[in-house]
Amino acid sequence: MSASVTSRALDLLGAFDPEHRTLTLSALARRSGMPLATAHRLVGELHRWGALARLESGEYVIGRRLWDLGLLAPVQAGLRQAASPFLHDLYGATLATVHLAVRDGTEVLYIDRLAGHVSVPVVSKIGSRLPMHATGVGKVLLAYAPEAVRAEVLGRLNRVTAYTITQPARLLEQLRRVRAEGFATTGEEMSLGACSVAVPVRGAVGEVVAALGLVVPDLRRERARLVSALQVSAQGISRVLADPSSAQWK
Amino acid sequence: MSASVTSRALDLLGAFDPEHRTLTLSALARRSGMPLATAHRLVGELHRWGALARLESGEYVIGRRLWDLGLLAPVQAGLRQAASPFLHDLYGATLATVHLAVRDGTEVLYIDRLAGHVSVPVVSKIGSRLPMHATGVGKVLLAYAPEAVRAEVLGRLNRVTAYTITQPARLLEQLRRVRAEGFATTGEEMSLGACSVAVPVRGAVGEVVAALGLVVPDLRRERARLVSALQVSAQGISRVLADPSSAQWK
DNA sequence: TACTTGGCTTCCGTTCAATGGAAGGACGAT
DNA sequence: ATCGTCCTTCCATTGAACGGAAGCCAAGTA
Repeated sequence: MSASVTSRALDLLGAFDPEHRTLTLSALARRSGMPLATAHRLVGELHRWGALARLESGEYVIGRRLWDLGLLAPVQAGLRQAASPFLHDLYGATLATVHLAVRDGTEVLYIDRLAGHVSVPVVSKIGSRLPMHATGVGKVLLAYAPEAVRAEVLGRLNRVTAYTITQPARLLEQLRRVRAEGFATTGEEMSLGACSVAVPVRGAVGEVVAALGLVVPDLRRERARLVSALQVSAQGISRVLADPSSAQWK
Repeated sequence: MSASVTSRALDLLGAFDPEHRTLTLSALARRSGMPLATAHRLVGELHRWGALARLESGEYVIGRRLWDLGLLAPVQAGLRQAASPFLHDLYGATLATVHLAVRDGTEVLYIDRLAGHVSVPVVSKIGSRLPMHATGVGKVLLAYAPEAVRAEVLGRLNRVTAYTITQPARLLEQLRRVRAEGFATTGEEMSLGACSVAVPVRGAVGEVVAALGLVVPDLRRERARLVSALQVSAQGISRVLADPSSAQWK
């Protein structure tokens, strides 16, 4: 068997991931399972085009041209743009790490993030995917997800920390409360020392399109204030989503 | 002549640009100059891999997988990360649109941007390139650019608005002042109704690695305050760049 | 100095996958 | 009913991708 030329080139690109942002030619060949000579030629083409760049060390990295292209992807472009000012407001009001996330299959995809100087240990990065059952935004998205998705997630509740919820019944109960109260919380379920609150963001017809969350070291004191700040922002975003022109006059 | 398969696939991707974020199959074929049948097959592969996505309308757009990849590009990743909190601070302190930009050849490349609710007409977007002589960040970067770059830019001072500086001598004089005073300003030179201030961001050994700028409707009143806010932030970023560990304890 | 190891680059004859013209289908407008 | 536009599939031809082999360079080792 021998895949098509194009898919081979793409496989080379696919060899890059957050843990491998720089790769040598031989590593690329190895990771994508093709002879060195072949990889050499393909990488050469990718490099010439600007999809890959080469460091002084000789290692390859994703090039600026792919960065440009990536920015054109409609990964909730409208949502990100509408939400951007509200994220800043939230940060200003809380000085906590702010997250905007959507559901991607059975995981949470972080599409924007805003962290301050003093940040809690947070795993998320823009573009990263985390499990739904261990994050605040994840619980919100799960609470409003189609039944099939919920079933699948409940089937595999992997333990992340000692506090991660791994019993389907307990999670279901929490999801019910999320729908009733309009917000979700976590307490060190994803990483120790980090708690979170999150609320749903609704689209033009009331459907949940995203989740907005805050990560703080401790939740006990300020929960009410944080939830209310979140809800104000989420409503603001919804309003802009429903009527983009209203974004101008605040 | 007939280019290599890989480069054809890349040409298809290259058909997307900020003005053409969605394209039909035939448009793709047309824009990249290849027979429809060929485009069809290649697009199919790109789509299967996730480089392209298809809207309900049948049009193609850059896919989420390329978005992921693009985020891995080391486009000043360190710089963006170091600067992020300071950009938020600046926004909080000024409520103006905040820009972080680097020089890309003879143009300004905006690598981060932060806009508020009430925004001035601003052309920039993350990933967009603008002329150096008509923007605040551009003037700063130009003032500290190698002589060869400056010469080339001065050779082509295209008019953008009625206020754009098109006389080399006047621009040179301004650049001298930028170096002397440590900041640059513009007044409706890129778009009417928008003025800007910008300062250099220095790296570990004092070299200028980026520019930090603000866009506001009017400069007269607040210039001093804005410049000082910018300089504080720029120094903060420099400190983090020189010693990344210091980012933690503010 | 000689030898080894690991990565990078170039060459080139074979072969197999990419090519693209043609034909057909779906949709909408006139 | 006819045209225009776009999408999809087919398949015989052919020229471009393939990858083994050989050579290069630099760093480490004896």
